[in-house]
Formats: sequence, structure tokens, C-alpha cells
Amino acid sequence: MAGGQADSSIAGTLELIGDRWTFLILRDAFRGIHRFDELQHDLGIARNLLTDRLHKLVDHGILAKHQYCAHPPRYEYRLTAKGIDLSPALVALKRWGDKHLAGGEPPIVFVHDQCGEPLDQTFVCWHCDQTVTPGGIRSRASR
Amino acid sequence: MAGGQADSSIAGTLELIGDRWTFLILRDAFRGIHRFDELQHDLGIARNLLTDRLHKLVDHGILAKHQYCAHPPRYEYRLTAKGIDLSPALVALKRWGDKHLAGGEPPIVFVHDQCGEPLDQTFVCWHCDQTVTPGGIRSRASR
DNA sequence: GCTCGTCAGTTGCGAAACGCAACCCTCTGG
DNA sequence: CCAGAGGGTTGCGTTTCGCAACTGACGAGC
Repeated sequence: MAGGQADSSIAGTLELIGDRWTFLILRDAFRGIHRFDELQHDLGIARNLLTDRLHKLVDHGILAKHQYCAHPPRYEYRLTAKGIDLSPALVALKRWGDKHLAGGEPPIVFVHDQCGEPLDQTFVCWHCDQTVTPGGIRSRASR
Repeated sequence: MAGGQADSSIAGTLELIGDRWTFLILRDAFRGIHRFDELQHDLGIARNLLTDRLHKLVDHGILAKHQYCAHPPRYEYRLTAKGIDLSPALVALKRWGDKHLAGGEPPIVFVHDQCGEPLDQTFVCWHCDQTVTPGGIRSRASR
């Protein structure tokens, strides 16, 4: 993995979700935590920041605010398709932590919903029909 | 992808590398930018912060400081194996940005170093011997 | 019909992190 | 011997964050 220039989709992505809390809010959204107070208690984030981060995520179409109770108005924040597309990133971070941060057994594993066996996250070359390790990756200008 | 409790390898990982700059420093390290001044110019980060982040990354064994010139002493910061293991996370963020942030052609693509064809990042179930989309993932307590 | 509790926020203030510019030191080249 | 590059450190003002208190609309219990 070498070479390249202004590879700024990473920078752009991080501008949206790259602060201390947003990733954790998204992790919780994946874990089924959708309501303001649940998020606040689970994360220990300041309430004003949670308000702010949720609004930002909604503005960018990563979460959708949807009313689950009319009177009194109560809202849930759920992942959109765009939000669900972030799961590979969350998984990659989790796997790195599991491997490199002390702590023995990872508390959670990701499994295939059809067979229940653990999943692996890999790079695959469809041309050679084989999986590729991080060392076998090169970057190239697209055109 | 549902359920689960204190899944904190993500939180732990983000505590190390989850601030505004560290991810970008690592991205640059993957791109072949290894020296203090190169990083400072490329990122526009404040010099004191860069010093601080680099030291933290070295302390955690993600980068290694290695002297490339004895007199005067000059140093480079290079990824360790632990650092290289973060590439799936970087790739996932880049791919998300390429897909969801306006901007047409991604400036860089990742290709297989053996054949030069683009790579895909996927989940695979070795048990069923098939690839799995984000929607086909479930999480489960490990034991 | 008054109090208690829940959910979803907003406001205000002190503390920590950040951004910027200036400075330092060791060399190397002209 | 002066300029410039590389690799930082120091100091100070501004932003952001963390925490706690307050609001406000309900609903449940008595």
C-alpha cells in the first residue's frame, strides 16, 4: 500500500463522523440503541453534545429521526442505508481493538445470520478470485 | 446486525486514534508521508499537536520512530505491523466517502498488487464459503 | 389535582483541547 | 557567516467540551 495524492474521501468522511462521540453513537445505533436517554446513559456523553451530534447525523442523512409516539412527541434515531454502509468501518475498528488491545476474549463476535459461524473481514480480488491480505494492497490513481 | 452489550473494543480503539487528526496522520503514513514537516504541511495541523500525536502513536506501538540520518539526528515515523493492521479501517472509511460524499471519481483506488485489478472489501463466512453483505451480519456474545 | 417519573431537550459556566505564531537548536550549502 | 531545512518547544487566545441545573410536555398513581 503505497503512493497516491489527495485521497480526501477519508478526510471528508472524518469531517462528518470523526469526532470523539459520533462513532460511538453510530456503534450504539448498530447495537439497537436509538433513543436520546438510552444513548446518553450508555455513552455518558453530555446532553447538549448528544443533541448536536444527532442533529448533524440527521442533517447528513446517516440517521433518520422518526417519531414513535405522537402525544407526547418522542423520537428515535435510526440508521439509514447510508448509515448502515458504515458498518465495515465499525467492524474494522472493533477487530483491530480485539486483536491489539489487551482484554482477552472479545465480548461480541460478528456471525453470519444464516449459519451463526463467525465472519471474517477481507479484501478480495474478483479477477484472481482470491482474498488479499493488507500487505498485498497497492493504491493507484483511478484514471 | 443487532443486540449486544459493552462492546468496547471500538471505544478503546477510538480512545487511541479517534481524534480529529490521528486518523489523518495514519492515512498519510499509508500514503508514504513519514516526516514531521511533510506531515505538517500536508495536513495543516498545528506543530505542537503533531508532536503530541506522533508521540502517542509511538507509545502505543502504532508508529515507530526511526532515525534516517545520524548527524544531524532526523527521524521518520513508520507504521508498525500493528499500524498496518489499521488499513481495513482506513479503507472502509475511504470507500464510504467515495460512495456517499459527492465528488465523482475517487482519486485513488486500491488494487491487488499481483494483478492490478481493483479490490473489494467484504465479509466472508468460511463455513458457508460465501461473501456476506452488511445486512447479513448478526452480533453475538462470544461465550 | 398534586406529586412523581420519563423523555427530550436547552442554558450557563468553568476546564480542557486546539490553532497560531514565535522561538530554539543542529546541522548543511554557498 | 548567513540562509534555510528539519524537528521540535513555549505561550497565549479561542473553541469546544463536561457537568449540572433548568424547562416543558406528558402519563401514572393516589
